[in-house]
Amino acid sequence: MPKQVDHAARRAEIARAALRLCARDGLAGVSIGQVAQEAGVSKGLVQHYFAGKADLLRASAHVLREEIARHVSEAVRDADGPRETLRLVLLAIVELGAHAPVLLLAGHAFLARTVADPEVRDLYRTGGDAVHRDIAALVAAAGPAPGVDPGAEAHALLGLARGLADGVLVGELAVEEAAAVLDHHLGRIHAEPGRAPSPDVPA
Amino acid sequence: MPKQVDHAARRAEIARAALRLCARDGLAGVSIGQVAQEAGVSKGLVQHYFAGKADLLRASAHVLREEIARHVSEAVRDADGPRETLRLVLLAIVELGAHAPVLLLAGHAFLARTVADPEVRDLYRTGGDAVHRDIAALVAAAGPAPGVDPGAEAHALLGLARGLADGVLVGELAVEEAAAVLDHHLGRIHAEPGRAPSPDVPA
DNA sequence: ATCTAAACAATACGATCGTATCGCCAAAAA
DNA sequence: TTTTTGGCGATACGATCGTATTGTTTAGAT
Repeated sequence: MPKQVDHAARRAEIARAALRLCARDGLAGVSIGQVAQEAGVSKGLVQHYFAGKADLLRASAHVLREEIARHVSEAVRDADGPRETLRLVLLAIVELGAHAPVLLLAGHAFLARTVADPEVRDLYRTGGDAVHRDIAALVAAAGPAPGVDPGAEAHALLGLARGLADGVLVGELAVEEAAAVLDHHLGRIHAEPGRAPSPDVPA
Repeated sequence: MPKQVDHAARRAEIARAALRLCARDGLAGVSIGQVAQEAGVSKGLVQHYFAGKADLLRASAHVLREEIARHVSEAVRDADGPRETLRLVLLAIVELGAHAPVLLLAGHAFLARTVADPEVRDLYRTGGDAVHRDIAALVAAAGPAPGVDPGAEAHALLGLARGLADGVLVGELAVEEAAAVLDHHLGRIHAEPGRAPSPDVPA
């Protein structure tokens, strides 16, 4: 066999270049030639690693998903309780607007394809629903105040985080202000401000 | 003088076709030929009404702004008090995800250009800040509960509405669920649930 | 009725698009 | 050392891109 290269790593590298482009100009802005130039490789090489533009976009969508998941995972690595975990997850989403706008914008680009492409929609819905379940579980585990429905509250928190991320991205507010808004909201849904009441329901 | 046509109306009509395309494929997906086909006119006509692609996109951005403003204005037309006005404004934003996904997605597409294009950024920031001020004023006029900062709460409400709109668009939740989440949150920031306390500060 | 200028269609141009195909090179198997 | 084969670059193709330049129609002023 001839020389061997880490196939998956090269694909991911090229896909990341594609994400950078689609964050700028949308999915239609991802052209093979531009991706090759952005990744610093030849046009033929992109063809060698991807069967076509559709394959490139599909791979890019999965890489995007992994990058965001990694970003969030790293943020909650040192969290000890459900309350802090919940806070760090939401904060990580908000911080995408400041520290990783490419991921946020590329996500928006793929969101557009959601309305027509069932595959992208499934990817989006599956990921979104999983995040929603996790957040709802964290809300329940964090000891919610009476009258708080974890499912509905998870929708509110997730929506709030996503909306704040956009606000941070355009510079409407700073990350610190967004964090304060987030903390203020979290403070309202938790039982007592300083204590973790509900001993059951793990994160 | 030869035959006269409503220049602005034709431009707006073509721009709306462009918005439909850029909601699907992003700003790079807006080509003169495709716009002509989408609008049902000849390619030369698009050239006649727009100096170039940049002019088309600029006009489309302004039309988008007007469309959203019109959507919101119609929603609050029959509102009587600041509380109902505030609720209808936020609900109108959320409903974009269900009733006018094109406006929402096209907005996301232009949001991407915000990071590089100062003109688009100014347009976005100006509009966003105006909405924020209006919402903050509505919060203040609606009689906020003690400890509620209208400015911060406006950021929270606007972020929540935008995030929920995305959630509704992808089908994570229905408009009714989003409306319930919104009402639940509004109920928390208002003083007494049924009364409009603060008599000053107009909307 | 004629003229004029705007509305509109059609074509042409080079550049870039996506895809297919070819050829070279290097490294591992023989 | 020879052979093999995947990594990789280069080129070619028709289609479409944005733009420029034409030409044709038509309504209103003269």
